[in-house]
Amino acid sequence: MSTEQVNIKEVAARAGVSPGTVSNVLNRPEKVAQATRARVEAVIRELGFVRHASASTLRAGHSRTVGLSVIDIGNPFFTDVAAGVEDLASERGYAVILGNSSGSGAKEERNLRVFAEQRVRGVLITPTGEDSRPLDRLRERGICVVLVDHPAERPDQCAVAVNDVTGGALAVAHLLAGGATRVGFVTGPAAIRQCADRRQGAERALAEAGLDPAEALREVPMAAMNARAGQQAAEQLLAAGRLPDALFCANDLLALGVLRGLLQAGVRVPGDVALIGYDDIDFASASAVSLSSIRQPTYQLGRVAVELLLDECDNPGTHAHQQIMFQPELVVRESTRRP
Amino acid sequence: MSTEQVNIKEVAARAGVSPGTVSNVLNRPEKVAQATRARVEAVIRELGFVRHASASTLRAGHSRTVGLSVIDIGNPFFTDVAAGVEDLASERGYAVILGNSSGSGAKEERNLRVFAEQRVRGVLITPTGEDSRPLDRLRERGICVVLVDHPAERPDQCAVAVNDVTGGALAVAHLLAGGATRVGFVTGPAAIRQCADRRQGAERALAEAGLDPAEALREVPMAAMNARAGQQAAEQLLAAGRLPDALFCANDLLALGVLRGLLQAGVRVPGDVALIGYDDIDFASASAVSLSSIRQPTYQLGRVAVELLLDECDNPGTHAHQQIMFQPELVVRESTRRP
DNA sequence: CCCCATCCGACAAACGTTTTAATAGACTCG
DNA sequence: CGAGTCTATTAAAACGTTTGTCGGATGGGG
Repeated sequence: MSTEQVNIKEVAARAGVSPGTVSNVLNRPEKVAQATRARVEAVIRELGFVRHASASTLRAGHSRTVGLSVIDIGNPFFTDVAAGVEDLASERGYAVILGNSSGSGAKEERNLRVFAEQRVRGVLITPTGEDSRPLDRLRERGICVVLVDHPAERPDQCAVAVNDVTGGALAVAHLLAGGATRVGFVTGPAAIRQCADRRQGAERALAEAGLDPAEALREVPMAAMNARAGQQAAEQLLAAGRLPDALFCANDLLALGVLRGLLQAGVRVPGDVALIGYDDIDFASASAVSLSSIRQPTYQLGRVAVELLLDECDNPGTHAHQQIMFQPELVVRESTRRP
Repeated sequence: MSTEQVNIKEVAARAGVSPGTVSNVLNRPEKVAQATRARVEAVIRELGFVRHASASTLRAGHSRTVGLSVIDIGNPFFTDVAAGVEDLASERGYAVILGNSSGSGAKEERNLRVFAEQRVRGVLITPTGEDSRPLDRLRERGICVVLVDHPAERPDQCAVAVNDVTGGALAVAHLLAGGATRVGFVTGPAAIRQCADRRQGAERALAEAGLDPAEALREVPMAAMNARAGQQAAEQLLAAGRLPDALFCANDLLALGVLRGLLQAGVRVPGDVALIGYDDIDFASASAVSLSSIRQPTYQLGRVAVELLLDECDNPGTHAHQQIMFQPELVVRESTRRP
């Protein structure tokens, strides 16, 4: 392993300037004379010099990386968010360190620890909601944090989110408009804010329709929020006897699983049960019975989050914390279309 | 921003030892006496010390990060691979820097540059195939590279892949067994090796069935490999007149798009056209007509790749380069089930 | 009681960059 | 022609770790 990495000193020697000047060429090119700059740049190319990010971070005190911790990278919703994050970060010259918490507070804490060690410039996180202290500690260390798909808990922080209460209400109001009176809510862990908010929206819609949420809404909580869990939920519902008129699933993966489970059991959708999901992932429109859903601006969510984060990092003086709340949108497809 | 980061020196002072000892507690705990270690660890917790990864990397000459560059993070295939990578890397104490090349050689090169700057321990990459020189340069710098979902090009490198020729042959042999004689191949850019190999497998299957690939196989190349491109492919096929008996799509996203396009136009699947995809993503079984596909051990692919990479990094002496080739598996569902 | 072996821990020198203050020229303008 | 003002560059001091070497203490055996 003859790893003879070229460093700034060699470049400087070869170009006949001081290391400081090379650094200036790299970081504030406008500070250095045209001719010198050209010469240094030529040497950089010739020697194949690549700046040592760690040395740079160590000295400058901040890195060109951001940490991203999501709840489930297997969920297309988060994948889209991640794509938005990656795109903008990369445009701005930042690298993204990815952490998948799988909804576990412990894994989330591990991710945050890694981010802290790496001295990331900032952190984007969809919190699991289990324990907010590790996140507070991070902020105490002076690391900017932007909450993603999660409203701010305090005014001194940035957050981008989509109104999940509205979304839940949209979904259930739509089911009620289709004639449903008893609605099942297939959801994930109650600690996950998205689930709680969507439920709240569902209850609001029921109340507005003059129904008692305690009676008209039946919750089916699952440990995970993927298609497998959805299929299990369908089995539970079937085993429990009479089905609700309609099912609202806290995300599309659950809904697709539920759909599969119901169809396999010979239940007609939407004939016997209307079904609506959440997130409007790409696959929602391609499923056996195309899935009604609630659409969110996912990719945008990721981009805007990075935008806010970098603004906060770069202009700590003038930065105004923002809580951006997008509005979700109902997408009607076959799974709720009553004949 | 009162960012008073605790460093190793403060910990040392507080614990009444030298900085070197604190470092030993962190990196080779067995070298330091039980009592001292306990004392230092207590102070670390008390002061909330977090090691500065950049300083560590700078001095030690290597980091605890790996770079991962994939072709399309929006594709569940790669998401699964990424999940496997992230899981094992995180178990081993490594952070993952994610780069999405979107199939573009230029973006791939940018990713590799970032990895080089970060002095990652190693790189996992599904190459776009456009230009292999940046990758070679990386290897010349002494950075380990493991190819993911791509066979090794030379014996002195590690690679994990799934046999795409076999997969292509499996798919087309299955279509032929169902009675097809003219097969359409909806695919992505020819530079992408997966596409080329799957095509080769398709031709082999045709030849083995006594058909002339030049006549029996019609290629529909698309610029992207997502559902949108698939739908466009369907439109092209419909506009071009008589449809093939069967369609083989180079991945499931294309297949789902094609399926949607065909169904919207009133074409029956599998009645009029049989359809098979590739990757067996979760959603393949949930689509309007459940999708036959070729299954690959995706999550495993990611884990094994990290395993090989870290072995190569940690034991440069004894490490034996391996080219691991998994075998794909045919999954038959409705979309190829002829009455 | 002394010597030797063993084990801990301290010391100090890097690692490659950024950045501040200082310097040397070049130019302007009276 | 000289004082003053820029501008372009340099020198040197950090940043927080790791690591090889070395000294000192401890304990056991002769």
